[in-house]
Amino acid sequence: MGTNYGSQDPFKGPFRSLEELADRISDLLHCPVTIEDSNHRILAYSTHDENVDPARIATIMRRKVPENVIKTLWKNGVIPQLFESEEPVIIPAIEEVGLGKRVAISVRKNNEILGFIWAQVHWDVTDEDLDLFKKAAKVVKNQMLQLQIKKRKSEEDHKEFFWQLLTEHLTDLETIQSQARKYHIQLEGSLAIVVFEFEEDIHQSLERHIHYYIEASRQVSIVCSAIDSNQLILLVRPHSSEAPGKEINDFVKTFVDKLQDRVNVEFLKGAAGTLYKNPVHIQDSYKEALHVLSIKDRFPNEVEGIYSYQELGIYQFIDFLYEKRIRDHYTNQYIETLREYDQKHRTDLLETVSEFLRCDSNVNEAAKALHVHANTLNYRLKRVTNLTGLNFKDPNQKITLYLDLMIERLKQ
Amino acid sequence: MGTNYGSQDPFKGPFRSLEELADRISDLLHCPVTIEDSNHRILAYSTHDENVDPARIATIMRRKVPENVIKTLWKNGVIPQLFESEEPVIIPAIEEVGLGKRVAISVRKNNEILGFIWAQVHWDVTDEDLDLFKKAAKVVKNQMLQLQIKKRKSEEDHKEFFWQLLTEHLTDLETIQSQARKYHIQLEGSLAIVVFEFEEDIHQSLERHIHYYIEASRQVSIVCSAIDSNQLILLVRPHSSEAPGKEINDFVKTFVDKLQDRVNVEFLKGAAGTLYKNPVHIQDSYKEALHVLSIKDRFPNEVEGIYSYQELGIYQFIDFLYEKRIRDHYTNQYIETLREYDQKHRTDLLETVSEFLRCDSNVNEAAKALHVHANTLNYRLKRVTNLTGLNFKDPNQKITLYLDLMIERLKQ
DNA sequence: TCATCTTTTGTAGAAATCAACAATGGCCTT
DNA sequence: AAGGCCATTGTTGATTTCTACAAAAGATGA
Repeated sequence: MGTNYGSQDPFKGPFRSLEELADRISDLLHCPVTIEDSNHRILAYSTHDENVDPARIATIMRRKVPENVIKTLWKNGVIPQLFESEEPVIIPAIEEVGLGKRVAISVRKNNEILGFIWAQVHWDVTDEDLDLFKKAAKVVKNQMLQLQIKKRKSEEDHKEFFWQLLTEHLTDLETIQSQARKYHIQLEGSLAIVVFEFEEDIHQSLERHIHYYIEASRQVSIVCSAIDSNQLILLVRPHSSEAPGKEINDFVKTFVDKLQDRVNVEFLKGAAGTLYKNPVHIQDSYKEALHVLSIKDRFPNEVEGIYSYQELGIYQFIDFLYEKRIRDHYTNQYIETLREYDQKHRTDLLETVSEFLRCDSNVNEAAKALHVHANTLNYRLKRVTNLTGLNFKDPNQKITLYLDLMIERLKQ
Repeated sequence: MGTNYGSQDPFKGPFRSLEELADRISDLLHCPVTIEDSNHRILAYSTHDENVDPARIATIMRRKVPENVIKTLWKNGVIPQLFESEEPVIIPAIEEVGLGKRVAISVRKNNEILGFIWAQVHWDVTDEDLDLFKKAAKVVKNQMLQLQIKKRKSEEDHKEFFWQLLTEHLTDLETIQSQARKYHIQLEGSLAIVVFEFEEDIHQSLERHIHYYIEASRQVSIVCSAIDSNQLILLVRPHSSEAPGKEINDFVKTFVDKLQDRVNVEFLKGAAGTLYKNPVHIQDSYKEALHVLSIKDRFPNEVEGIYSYQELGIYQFIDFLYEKRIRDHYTNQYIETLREYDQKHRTDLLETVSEFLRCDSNVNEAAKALHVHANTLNYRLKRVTNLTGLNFKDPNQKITLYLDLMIERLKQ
């Protein structure tokens, strides 16, 4: 579509309300428009009602942009962009959250964000459209200042702040601390992110249930929480100061166990990132928790019973090493030698060594696992030492071999 | 300098010899010029004798470009560039090898390299200079074809081929194999690079001495060798097929020991890369050997008695992990918890755990190293388990802790 | 200052691990 | 078919490691 709007001021006032202004913008652009405050509460929306998308409907019904839409817009960087610049931003459709194509612009007085204008568009936006949008922002600014619409400092709105902490958009400690004060969120001390992943999307009632349960169990306290489709994301603080890391792990462990019993929720996965003292690193903790979940997908047996990044052990970095080995064209000579020997003599030295190392160099345990006599295992190990020069008393060598054996398994 | 050469052909022949042609080019460019064949032997050089640099003098005296100059030009990619394109290349001065600023161009018939023209310049080269250079290349080509100057297939020249293998310029197996056939170099089977680093630059006599010694010892055979200032670089093939990796290690070990005794060479360092079957990976083996040497510089005590990449163990990748940990802002909770406890209670749990792991989880050994009773150590370990939840029977956890402790040491 | 907690060291019996040797059976070579 | 080599298992006794308990020294806090 797009229109040539002529040269005289299209926004001749006066307007008695924001609604009137919204309608005017809508008329000029031929599309639905909403005006929101800085917390994404609706201040006004146009009566234009053609082709409205689900996101718009939901927004108007609740008088606030739905949580998941806000989250998505934070995640893909739209909102940060709006915060940073006063230029209009064109947003492609995001089907997952029922959002059609949009143009948005921030309304600001100096550097303070007063709110946003959103337009649902379905054509290729022209420079003239954008120009009109910028003019609209100015008029809306004046109107908002006149009507004394202040940024509402609602405590409920701290969820958005939480998403900023989780995604990579808040990296300045000062800003984080001042924001935290504003929302009365206590970010001092050690905090960690915990993510619970359910099989299906989480509904409010379940979330409230879980909150209640956790607070009652008194293992940790919840600082913030958010929902990302089927994941419940919690920022938690350990209670005791003696062994805070352990406490978080235990919390996730017992929670998963209990909930699977109680509420008959199956396939619940839980994961905790590490504790960080600096709130800047909450995003790192979040990434770690998600990494645990992805490892739990790929190695369900190996990390059974592990609920934190801490406990992941080598799974924290095995992918990383794997890639280095590939890039360097590295071959572990010990493994190569043993593999050749095995093939030639129809033996199982490689598997033997592998199991032995997995059993923490415990001969008896490994022998049992391999269904052979302990002496057999000792014999084989001596053989390996003679063949390769490997020293089973040297942790350096053992560790390297252990990791390379694991990487070998990844290659398949 | 730079000159406007007018429009008519500056290379009006005929020339009776390449020398005459070299002088003509030199006159036109006002600088010394050499014409070389594809093996960097001098075919002709101009009599222009102002401001000649040491590299030019050495080249003319030997009638061949010095080995170390060729090596450097391979290493920094100049020669590959000449091989790849028929455009002139401007080479900044390389002081280490006494080479002043140069312009060079390949002389080629179709895609075969016949030779090169080199000019030692001392001004900012203009496009006109380069154009003249390209014209010169054509004339030289014709002259070389007339004089039937063929590429000399000397067996001595295989050193340059070796440098190509070591640096990253030969990545195609086909090419490598055909080149190897040309120089009668046997690249089949497993090969590894061994580097010996002396305190001072190596001279021919020492190199010959070493060659003789190695061949006499019959542990490995030398396929190629080269010298890089104080490093002797060998491409070696193990003799036996039983434990080839071990053989190479033993070879380096005994060689370093013996030579330090015999020839009174102190501070000799030796290092072997891993064995590769594909000659494409000789460069990887070279990089590995150099990595061993650099680790020997940084951790002389820790890798005392280690002479191969294979045996380096975790030192193969500890730097790599270190960087990941920094980038992720990772803190190992176990270490953090123990450090805090140590500070509060004036204990040594962290150092205890560290030593215990270094001793391959052997209580008695670690107790001795720490000068405490074995029971004390057991007590402390139990304490650690209670505090952190760490399980000393789980290799995953132990390995991660071991590596993180090492990274912790690197941080200082 | 006393009571309490933590840490270290010692002792001793139980449990395990290790090292050496012998016996057996399989496979390969001659 | 015999001899040699290799791999496995069993036996035995020495050695070490683990565990529990006790005593003592040091630190901590009311």
